[in-house]
Amino acid sequence: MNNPLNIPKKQKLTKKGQETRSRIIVAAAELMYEQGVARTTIEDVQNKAKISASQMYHYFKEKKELVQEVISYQTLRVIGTHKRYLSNLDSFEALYAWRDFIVNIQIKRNCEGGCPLGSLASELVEINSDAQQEIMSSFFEWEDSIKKGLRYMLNQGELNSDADPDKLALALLAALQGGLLLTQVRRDPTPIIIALDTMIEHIHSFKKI
Amino acid sequence: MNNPLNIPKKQKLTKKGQETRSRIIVAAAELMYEQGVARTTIEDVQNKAKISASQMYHYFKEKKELVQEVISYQTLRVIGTHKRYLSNLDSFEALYAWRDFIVNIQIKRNCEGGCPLGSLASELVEINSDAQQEIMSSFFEWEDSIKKGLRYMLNQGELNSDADPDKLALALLAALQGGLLLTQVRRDPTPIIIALDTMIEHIHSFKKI
DNA sequence: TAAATTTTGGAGTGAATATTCCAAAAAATA
DNA sequence: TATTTTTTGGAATATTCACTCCAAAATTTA
Repeated sequence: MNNPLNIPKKQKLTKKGQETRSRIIVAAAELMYEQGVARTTIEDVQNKAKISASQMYHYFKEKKELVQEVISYQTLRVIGTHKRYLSNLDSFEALYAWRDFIVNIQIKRNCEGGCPLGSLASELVEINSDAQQEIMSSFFEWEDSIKKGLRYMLNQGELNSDADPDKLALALLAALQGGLLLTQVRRDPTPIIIALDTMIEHIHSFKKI
Repeated sequence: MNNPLNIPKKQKLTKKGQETRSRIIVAAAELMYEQGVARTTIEDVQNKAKISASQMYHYFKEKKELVQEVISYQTLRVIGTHKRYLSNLDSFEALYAWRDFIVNIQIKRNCEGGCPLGSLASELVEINSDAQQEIMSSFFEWEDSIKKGLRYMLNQGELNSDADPDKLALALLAALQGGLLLTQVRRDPTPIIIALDTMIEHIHSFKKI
């Protein structure tokens, strides 16, 4: 084949290739969620995804590149599921439904693991600036979807005009993250419940009428 | 020397030994705070503390043991400084002084590093059960000192009897942890400010008179 | 069908890293 | 002072782990 300019051909992935690649990302995401990025070896991922070393490095230049994909994948997963609740916040009942959703996940997994994005954040921010950038975007997106939810409640007349949905959204996300960390450390759902309930109770003080 | 029962003599440390040991812990704590536990090698610690490998393993059986000491050290440091503010919460001004203290630390360090205990927690809970236990105790102690502070405000007549200082303390600690994480990720003090201010504003709703 | 491209197997490599070991220097104790 | 104990230096070891390499199988494209 003729390629005088030596332009790096971006080789297309076949359907089979796509599947293998996805399998690797999913396996890596699970392992890194359970035991952290540093402790997850390439060999671990190989075994879990049932692939060989050559496949690993065929699809990803290096471990760091795989980590980036894991971040994207977890962002999609986490924010995707949350958006189902957040895009429809028309009442305090809906807000509590979101809370229940979060709490129930923790109970189901015996309060292990914490937040898939939060734990990646804490492990990677200081040592991987690409990861920091990506995770920062993820949290902005998350914050944004909470903002939209609260603004919607405001527009629906559920909240009075004293409420600042932007501030409340950021405070709510912080409470969520801190609550999850404490719940993970204590292996007890109480912290995430109290953290969210307290913030929602505060939002209650802006309820109309 | 006579020791027929083969009882492991707990060898006492001389003053010089104590100093070396402390130097190792402080060096390790700084490195692990900056780059995480996994990324901090024994050699890193050796270089920073200006000691040799034999010294390292003379004072600590293994890396894990050093990690435990780092957790204790950071617990002492963090909760110690916070207690100066928390044991004296006699007014909302005092509560805001505590907030300012926290925020100013973040600003000083350019929002890098997050919470010394929170980051250890996130990295270690799932992979080191000794660490999990120790960190859990640390957070209970921290929570407790916030509780005491708020109870004091209640007894001082600053808060009315509707306030539940125990719940508020846990929610406050969660907001603090989540706020610090988001501030660290975003390199921006806004999240920790909003998180704490929102919680304090909520506590304000229990203000007497 | 023939040629090119993609996917896969699996052994091999080199660097990083925790830990061990021997012996000497320094300090404490008798 | 003599002896025991503690502290230190630094080389050696052994293992883990990210990453490479060669070639074959499978698949796509011409």
